[in-house]
Amino acid sequence: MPIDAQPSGAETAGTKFDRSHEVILKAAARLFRDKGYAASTLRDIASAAGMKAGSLYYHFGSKEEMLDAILDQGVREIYDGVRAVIPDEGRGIDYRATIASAIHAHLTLLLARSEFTSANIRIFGQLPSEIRERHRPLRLAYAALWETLLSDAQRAGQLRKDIEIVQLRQFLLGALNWTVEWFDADRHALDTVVSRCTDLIFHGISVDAG
Amino acid sequence: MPIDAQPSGAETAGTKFDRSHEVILKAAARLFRDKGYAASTLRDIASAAGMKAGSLYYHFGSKEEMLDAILDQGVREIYDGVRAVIPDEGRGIDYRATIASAIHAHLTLLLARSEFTSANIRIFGQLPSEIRERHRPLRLAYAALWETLLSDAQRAGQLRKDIEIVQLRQFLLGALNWTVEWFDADRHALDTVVSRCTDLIFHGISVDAG
DNA sequence: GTCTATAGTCCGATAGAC
DNA sequence: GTCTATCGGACTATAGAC
Repeated sequence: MPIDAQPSGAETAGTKFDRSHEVILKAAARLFRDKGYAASTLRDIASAAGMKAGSLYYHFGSKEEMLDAILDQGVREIYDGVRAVIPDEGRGIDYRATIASAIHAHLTLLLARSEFTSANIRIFGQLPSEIRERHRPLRLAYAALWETLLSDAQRAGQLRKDIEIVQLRQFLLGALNWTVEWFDADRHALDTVVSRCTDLIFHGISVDAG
Repeated sequence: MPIDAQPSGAETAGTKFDRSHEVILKAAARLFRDKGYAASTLRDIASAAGMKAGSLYYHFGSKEEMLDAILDQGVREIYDGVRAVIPDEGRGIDYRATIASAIHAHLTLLLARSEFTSANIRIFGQLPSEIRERHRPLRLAYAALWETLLSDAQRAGQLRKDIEIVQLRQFLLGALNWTVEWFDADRHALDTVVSRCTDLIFHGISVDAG
């Protein structure tokens, strides 16, 4: 099931509508991520996008419609980003290198490349359950992508065999996701954080682990 | 600097004021944790506490005052819980066992024992910065508790020497904190989650790590 | 496409009865 | 101590000028 998304880097088409649409959505995503959905007002969003609140309704039917678009794009971008580093089925895949690349992709999207992904991961758990329900299938697809990778690696003998995959995926993605709570691009180098997290996930903190 | 807190389990004194005070605070903490601070209304809180919104003001001066009390107690409980498992200075401390106990204490408070701790950890990052500032010192004290434990363990040779302590504390607590996003007491056994997390933190996922 | 103006709702908070 | 009633303000959303 391929999930295609507009990459965040690509500038959208030149029409004024498309440009405003993107500016609004990015402003909303940053506010939702930093203050939460309920605490972000349409006046805040409009102000950050350089317009007045009423004008937003030319582009979106409601605040919740913006949220849906942001949540959706957030998962699609990280799904596509991680999927791109996983080689097609085949013998001789270096699963540990692939997992390291997947960690790199996940953290890069989350911490640097996509305000949609970071907004999604940060606010999802506190949204009303009707909204969460709508977006669960897409999030499960992303979880399944990781679980397939991890269980393939395990079957190939490149991962400990005594770890249950679901719990491993929860732990691993959780350890990565929390970085968004403290990472500050002005104070931390992304690559350093990525390599240290990868090291800790693979080898742990114990002396006899290295 | 000892931080003493009312243990969550202990039933508070018998006066009606104290009982209502506690019921309100627990109801508010659960709502803040589940829906966020801004999305939780005083009417919600009152209803969950079995009263009407106006009555809350007999016990608290404002919604923000409730939040302050919840955040404060949330850190104090987990601080005291973790501190209690750390032995006093002395030679021959088994730091790995102590770290395992600290992980157990942290997860137990977060996932089962304290709605104040879980509320704090879940909502803190999205609160207005003036509020976050007020509570930073207490949170830094908790971080310092862990950093002392980890660097003592490292100096005693019971932890990898090539890991920087601040980053290690961030990674370790982050990996633990994210469990609050998916843990469900009806579907998971706490002790199983604790031991699997502890295992992954110590040994990592790599085959050559065990 | 974006503006101003405002309708309608719900919020945090207050006042006074009981 | 908790209630009912309500104020003033801020919110989402709409309508119509430009």
